[in-house]
Amino acid sequence: MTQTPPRLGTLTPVLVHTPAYSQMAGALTYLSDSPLPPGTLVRVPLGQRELLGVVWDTAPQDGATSPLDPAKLRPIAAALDALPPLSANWRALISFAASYYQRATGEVALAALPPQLRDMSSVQLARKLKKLAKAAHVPSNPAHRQDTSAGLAQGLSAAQSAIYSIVLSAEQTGAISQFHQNSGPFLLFGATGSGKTEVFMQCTAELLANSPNAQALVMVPEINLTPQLEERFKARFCALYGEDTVVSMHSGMTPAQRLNSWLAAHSGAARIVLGTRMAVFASMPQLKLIIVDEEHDPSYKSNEGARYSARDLAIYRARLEGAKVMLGSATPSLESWHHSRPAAEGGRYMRLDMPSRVGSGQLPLVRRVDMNHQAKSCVISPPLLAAIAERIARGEQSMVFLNRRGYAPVLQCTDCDWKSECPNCSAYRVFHKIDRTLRCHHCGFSERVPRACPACGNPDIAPLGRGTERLEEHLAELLTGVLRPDGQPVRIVRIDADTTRLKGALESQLAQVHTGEVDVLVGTQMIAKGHDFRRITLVAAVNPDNALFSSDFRAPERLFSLLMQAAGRAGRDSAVAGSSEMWLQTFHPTHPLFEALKKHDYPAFAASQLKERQQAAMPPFSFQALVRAEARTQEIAQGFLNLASQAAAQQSDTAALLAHLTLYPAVPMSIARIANIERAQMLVESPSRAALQRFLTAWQGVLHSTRQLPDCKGVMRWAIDVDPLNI
DNA sequence: AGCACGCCGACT
DNA sequence: GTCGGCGTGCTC
Repeated sequence: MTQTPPRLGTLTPVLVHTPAYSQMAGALTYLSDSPLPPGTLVRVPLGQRELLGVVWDTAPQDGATSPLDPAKLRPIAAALDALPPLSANWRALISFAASYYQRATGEVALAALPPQLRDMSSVQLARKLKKLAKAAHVPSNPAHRQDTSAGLAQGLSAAQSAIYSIVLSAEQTGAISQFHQNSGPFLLFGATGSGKTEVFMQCTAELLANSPNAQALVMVPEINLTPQLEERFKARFCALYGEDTVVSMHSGMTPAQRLNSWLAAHSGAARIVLGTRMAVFASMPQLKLIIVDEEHDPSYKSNEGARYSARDLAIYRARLEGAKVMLGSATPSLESWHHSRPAAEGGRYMRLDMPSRVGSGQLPLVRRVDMNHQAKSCVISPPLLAAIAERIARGEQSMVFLNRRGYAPVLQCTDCDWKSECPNCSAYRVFHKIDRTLRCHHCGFSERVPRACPACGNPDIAPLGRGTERLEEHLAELLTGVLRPDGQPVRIVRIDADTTRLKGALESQLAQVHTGEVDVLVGTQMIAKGHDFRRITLVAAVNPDNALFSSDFRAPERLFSLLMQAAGRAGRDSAVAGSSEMWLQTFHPTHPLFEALKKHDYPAFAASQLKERQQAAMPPFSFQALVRAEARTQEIAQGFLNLASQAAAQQSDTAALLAHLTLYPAVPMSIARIANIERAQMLVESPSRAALQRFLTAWQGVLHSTRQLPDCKGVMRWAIDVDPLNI
């Protein structure tokens, strides 16, 4: 059949969600009638389907003729041009993240957009935008407000008072003025309770008041921490600047909410974006300030897809955007701490110190109980128990912390060798007494507890070790008869992933603690983070020793941080701070980690850790990447990695870099099998970040071709993790 | 990544 | 006789 001669449209590079290892790692080329600016969202046909794409920057043409047949190019189906294009800075961030973390640019770009956008036509989107514009014009912007609400008519003076009416400590004032006088990046090193959040809000307030369009991005590590932060920021800023000034971005939101937040940020209507690690990719055309709260928290590192560090990307993004960036922590990551050494020694971050708690609050007294001198199977030592009972009698609260949920981590036959191993994983199933199940925390496999030992029939199978469930039960026994000041029996509540599974459960349980209904709070690390308890005067870590001699070189850092944070839950109200205590039950009371903790001396701890890291040439004095492979057997998974390692020596582009790198042999991962899939990993290490980067980029191809080898047929998946946290 | 095509087991 | 398993292969 005859038709009009093919119109030659503009060649337009478009990113779609395709993986790095298909032959389409880069942008695909489409035709468009009129040239579309980079950053425009489009819908493009790919095979049988039509999907969301982003117009990308035209690659610099090298002399090599493109193998693409121009006749086969397909036209762009539609441009979602009701939306302003994504900025050059945003595109640069995506490109950097993709190349640094060894993923396809399209994968990173599309994952950074709200999921709902993927299945919206340009008409639907335009309709949505029109609706939002209409809603925005009616009430929210206070400048146009016709109503008579008190306080809003004052305009800028209200903004000014929001900045200056709050009484700040000298340390807070000092940190803020340093922040204003310098360009950063900043590391706000502030003790728990020193008022870091207030500093963040002051810096944000100043920015919003002085730059009428500027936007700020505030990140927190966990979804759990967003509601209370959102509340504080909304209370401070929404009355001044309107309801949609503050938006949130995290994976707990519905697709529609996420889209709304994203659009508000992209349009500039939202001045403040609060969110978890994903928020680092938010489109914010006027981004001028990035805050990373609790920057040491491992949750900033993604565990799936592109394994990016939102904290590290925040630093990179700030430089791109010409924005200021402030990391905050009471126990910074050793990486950030090292960066904040004096500039004369090569430090790149400016450290802002806030060592004291606000008000007359002091940090809790740290007390160690030497468990070598306690009865053999003692869980709560008598002096700790007495201290808790004393608190109850005084109407104060205690928090007992154990980083292991369930009743007991293992169930064991008293006769034979049987233990409650998971049939699908190389791990034990945890005994949950509450529903009498054995549950695998790795694959989710769950089963009723057998009546008798499945191996020998012995009816006597006993729990080994303890989790929060058992601790709660044990405490209830130990504390029977202890009465509150009102004569009521003691009330204990447990907070962990099991008790907070239902929506709103965490909030209601925390509310119980806040209203004083609860005397003793038992829980996992969930309760150690960020929550602002006012009446807790005793925090106890029942069994912190596990992490002390772990094979993971970051375990001490994590333990110190966790205990320091837990200690920070005690005595947050200065009225009770004087009597607040942190108890540690340990078999190693003189361990340097505990010595440093007793003095609340993070710098000393960090110095000793950094010295060890330097001597062992570990991060931050070296750079690492991990290649992980999954297969039906360890042989296949490890074989693939080892073959790829050998191939690296053969291939000239990779071989040239090997002098600057160490490739270790493949080893099983610490939990070698999950859901019947064997997992192996290989560590790559280099003193030079650039050399590591160049090697990984070149090695990608080698890994792909190795995977095609007949011996590697059984390899199910593999992935590179740059700057891994768990080795 | 999706989604086709394609060639072998348990059901209406 | 069909429905459906997931093994290779392709998509600008």
